[in-house]
Amino acid sequence: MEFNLDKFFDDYLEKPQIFRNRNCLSANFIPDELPHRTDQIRIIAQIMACTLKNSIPSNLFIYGKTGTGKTAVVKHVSQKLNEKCIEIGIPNPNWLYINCNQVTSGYRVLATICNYLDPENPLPPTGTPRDIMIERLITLLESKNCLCFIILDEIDSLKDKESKDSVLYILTRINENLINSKVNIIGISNILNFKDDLDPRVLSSLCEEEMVFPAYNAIELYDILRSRAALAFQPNMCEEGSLRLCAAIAAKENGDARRALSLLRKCAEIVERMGKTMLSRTDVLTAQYELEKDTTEEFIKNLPVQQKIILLSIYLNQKHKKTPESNSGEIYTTYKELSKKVYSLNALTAKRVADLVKELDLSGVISSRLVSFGRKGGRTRMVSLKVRDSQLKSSLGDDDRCKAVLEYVPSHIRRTDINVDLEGHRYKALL
DNA sequence: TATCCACAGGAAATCAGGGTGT
DNA sequence: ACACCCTGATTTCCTGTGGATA
Repeated sequence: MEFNLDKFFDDYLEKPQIFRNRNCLSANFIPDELPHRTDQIRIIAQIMACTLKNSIPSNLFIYGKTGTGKTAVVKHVSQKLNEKCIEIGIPNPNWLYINCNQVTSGYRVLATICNYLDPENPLPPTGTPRDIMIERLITLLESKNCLCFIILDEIDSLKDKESKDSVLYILTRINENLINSKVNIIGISNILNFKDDLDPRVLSSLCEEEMVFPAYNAIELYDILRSRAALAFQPNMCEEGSLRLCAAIAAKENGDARRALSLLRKCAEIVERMGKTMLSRTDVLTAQYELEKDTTEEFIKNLPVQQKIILLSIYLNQKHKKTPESNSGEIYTTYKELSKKVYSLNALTAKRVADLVKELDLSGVISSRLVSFGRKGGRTRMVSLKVRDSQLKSSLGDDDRCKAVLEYVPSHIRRTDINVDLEGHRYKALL
């Protein structure tokens, strides 16, 4: 039977509604209430409050793992502060939010600030000498005649040490060149020991105030989910225990509220698709499975070609050696063969491949451990796959070139097979 | 106990590719 | 056309290392 789009939409409208406001479960939604963050809100408010009396607050540095509410709290306080400024009739400060995960170099951070202050004349994406840009930045800030808060989120993602040091040094010292305007830095880092590799000169001025956001526990996550569910869903849509299960799963995985919320959203989407009216514990488990599957498959599919070849090498080694682990040397040998013979690409160096293997490890597709076999085998990294064979095959199979070599036997493994065979043969002959 | 394997992993250099200004 | 600037990926060079073995 043919698919009837009209009927599909009619049915869709007939179906019981789950969502009242789907948006409330998205990662960048900032709710009015932030459960279990009252202390953090109070402390930040205390630091910022002097803005209301025209003084400049201290620079602030915030640490905490992903999904602990750092960004939400800062944005929440800044909104309220702006409202208050308008209420009492003083010029409200400029808030400039930069996510260093997207703006990854020191140059780009400075350029983004300039472009924010003067969107009419954007700076070129590259090419401007640093001193000219700093001069421009100072002139622009001075002409604005205001207090400017610069929030550097995920500051640990700035590319290299030089970027971190230079951009932070410039920004923390820029006030010395300003008369009418002032700049205030709020740094947000996912890594707790981010400070460790900063230049001491930057450190003293940047970290005037510091605070740490602890991870949420299961009970706190439950409260967060409950308050968001109340906003996002129609009343009485969640079976008792389903939210608790969501919270428990997310608590186990680092207490990440973002993760808990996306789990809940996925769950609701599944229930909606099935035309049900209740979120059950089973749906949560299905959602968790699908979420995990979706993200790894999507991740593998979007891998650059060199990383795909490396992953493929690990898979082929594991498959044909019939051992779950292979070492760096074996992986590199297979990799070289695949990239030359099969892909006709220039092979990367062993160092680069080792770095890419570590990246794959960080992303969770493979797991690896350092081992030493002493004088016989030296020190090496043992690598094994963390995704199921079938999943890997279906994700890599999307790429035609990968698909073609899924059954390929690397020649160094083939050779040892022959050797074993010959040995066995000779042994038989001797008998 | 010194040696040595097979790398690990950091730092600096290099290169290609994008840009500007003259 | 040319000098110069910035980025990001990669290479080159180097020192470091855990532990079985001579």
